[in-house]
Amino acid sequence: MSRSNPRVLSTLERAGGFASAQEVYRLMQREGESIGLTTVYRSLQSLVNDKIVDVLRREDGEAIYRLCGEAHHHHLVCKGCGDTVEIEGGAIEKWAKAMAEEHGFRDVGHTAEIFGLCAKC
Amino acid sequence: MSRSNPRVLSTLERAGGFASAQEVYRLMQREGESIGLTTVYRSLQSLVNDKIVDVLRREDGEAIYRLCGEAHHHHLVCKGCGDTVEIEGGAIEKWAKAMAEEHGFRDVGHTAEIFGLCAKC
DNA sequence: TATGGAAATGAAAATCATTTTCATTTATGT
DNA sequence: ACATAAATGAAAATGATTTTCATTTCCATA
Repeated sequence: MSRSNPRVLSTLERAGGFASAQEVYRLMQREGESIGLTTVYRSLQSLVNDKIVDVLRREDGEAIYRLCGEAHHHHLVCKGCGDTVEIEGGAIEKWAKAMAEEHGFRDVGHTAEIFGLCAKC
Repeated sequence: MSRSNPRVLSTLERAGGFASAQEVYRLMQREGESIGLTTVYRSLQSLVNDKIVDVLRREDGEAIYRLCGEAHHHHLVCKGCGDTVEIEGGAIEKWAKAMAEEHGFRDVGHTAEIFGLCAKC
């Protein structure tokens, strides 16, 4: 088992607390940090295990890592132009919590994304 | 541009209206149908374009295709054992619709999944 | 009924994210 | 200094998906 390379976490933070493994890697390269892609993946996974970040999926299937504790929000994504609006989801939080309780689940997280065509498209 | 091979749609229906491209392919093979993986992918994409099916992502990033019009439901997934409970999400439907309207989006769909540890794990 | 072009097909190669392997380097305790 | 464990990263393996391209099937029309 390996522990997370601290530079990975710091880069993820600098990236706005939201990025894919490849993006973190590219970012570190651009900034002149010497690190291997493998280490980036391993560190991110380790951060996930430690519940310091969690994982979502882009529409194209790429995994994106998000700092836990970041203001939790959801996305409204345009299928046409890809524009993304951050929206707030109090209703979802309540729903998730209620459903989890009802079925005896604990330690729950959730994802919720809305997609459609924006006004311009 | 290519049109959907009707056997693909019929197989997706038979699969319970919910399967990945690879699964549809394997299923057709098992049933003795002669078809190429490429055609399965193309047909599913074409069905997506025609809004006859839509796409979600498994936790591992694999795309799964769902017949539109299937009773729309959400999932509560255990991170430990993978057990999945189908749950209903009236609250989400309303939320999605409200958010879409507020931002001028039309033709919207959504995904929402809850994940945690089930009582057994 | 031929026939020419468009659409459909599928095998094989290409792509891309992610994981695994494995040899090397770095840390740490004794 | 030594031994052992942990961390690292290059390269290969994996697996889903897409692209390429040559071939086959359809279909409308001469």
